[in-house]
Amino acid sequence: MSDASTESAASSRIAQALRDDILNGSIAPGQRLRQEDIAERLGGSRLPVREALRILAAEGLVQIEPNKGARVPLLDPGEVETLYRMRERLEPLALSESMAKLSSADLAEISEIQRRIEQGVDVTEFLILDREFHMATYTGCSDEHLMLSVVRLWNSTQHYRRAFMSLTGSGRAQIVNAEHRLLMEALERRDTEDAELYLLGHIRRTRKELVRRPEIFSTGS
Amino acid sequence: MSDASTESAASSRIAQALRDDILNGSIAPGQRLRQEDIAERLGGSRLPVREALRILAAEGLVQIEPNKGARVPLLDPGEVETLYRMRERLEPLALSESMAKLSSADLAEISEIQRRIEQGVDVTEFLILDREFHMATYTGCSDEHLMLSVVRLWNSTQHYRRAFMSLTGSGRAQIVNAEHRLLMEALERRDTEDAELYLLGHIRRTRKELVRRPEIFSTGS
DNA sequence: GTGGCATCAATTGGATCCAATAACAACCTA
DNA sequence: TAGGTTGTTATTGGATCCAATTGATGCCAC
Repeated sequence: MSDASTESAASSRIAQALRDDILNGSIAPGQRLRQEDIAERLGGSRLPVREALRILAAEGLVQIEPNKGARVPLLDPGEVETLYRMRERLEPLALSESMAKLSSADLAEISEIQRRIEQGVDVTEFLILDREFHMATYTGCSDEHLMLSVVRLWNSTQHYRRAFMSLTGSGRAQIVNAEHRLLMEALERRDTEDAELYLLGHIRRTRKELVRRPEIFSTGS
Repeated sequence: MSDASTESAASSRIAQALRDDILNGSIAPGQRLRQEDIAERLGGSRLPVREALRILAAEGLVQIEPNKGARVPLLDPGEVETLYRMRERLEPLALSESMAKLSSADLAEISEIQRRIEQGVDVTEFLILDREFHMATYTGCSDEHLMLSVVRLWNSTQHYRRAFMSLTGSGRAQIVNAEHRLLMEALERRDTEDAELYLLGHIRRTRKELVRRPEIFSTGS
């Protein structure tokens, strides 16, 4: 996302700012986005704001209704399962496309991120580092379409991840760390088959935990 | 795509018109899209045109470079393989989500489309009917994210399909028809596993035929 | 007291105007 | 004559203004 070269300065800048606000929870699901407020807050007129909202709508981060404005979509119990099933199918593909090109420096970077995850256990920071960890494993994947889809899926599921983590705290940290370590070890062995399998299991287990906790969907963000 | 309720009238109307023109080849890959021309041709000012171009850019149908305008992306030998690998993973998922909800009326509709494919063999019409056939098998899939991704993949690969068909004519029609019939038969048996497998094979064979014919990428559209 | 209707404020959608950027061409200089 | 530079034109990006639609509030009739 945010391929800066494909967007004009103002639109992409505003879109990125809104994207950050939505993903880190500053703008909660269900909240209305008034064009003039955004224009005033981020600078510029309403026009680039409108274009930014269209960009975000295409990414699934906001919904636009004609003459009614844009709002952050509410959590939907039905959609989360399919979103995770899509992740289960696409992310192993991205990983396999990436693996051949992963340098040892990339592997070191991944390892460093995981080390930090195992040290600091703050929920907000975990969400950031976990995303960085997985994205780092995909750095070798040069296909724009595929990576765009993967990022879109992460964006669309970000609210669920945060709601889940807020509920469980870091209680499940041990399992996640074990899965990450297995994945890293397969990457270092350059074993594509194993790596895909561990990743699939990682996402699938998360999906099953999510659907077992319907209380997530009542907790605002 | 084109969830009309989520876009304002003018933007969505113009986006749909441009989308049709791009998908049916009226606007060829590499061609520049001047905002004022479009505004004049389709009615309206440049503003809704700009929003329409952003919508299409998010769908991957056009590329926007700041201060340089929008153009239809050129065919890229490297991207087609990954796009088809994505289709191989996502479309069987869409099919499995769809199957439980397919009515016998839906199955009759699918059968009717296939009957027409086996009669009329015009290349342009084949491209339309083939798309209708597969989309008809996904009508039971109610997940918006998943269907949006599937449609995006079909849009992004449309140029390759047309270039391939233009080269081979209807020479491969027998194979496609056989695969479609196997798929339909599995649908009627309500055998999700078999249906997914046939669909996977169908897409995978097409991918392999495409990558074996690099001459596709030199033939404009 | 309640339901329906009308009017009014708030917000978005669209058009026109102006500024900035980039492609292009002609000219000047070495 | 070739290369760089400068000026001109075409096209996109952004701001302001006006129109259209929505939703809310208050009023009136029943």
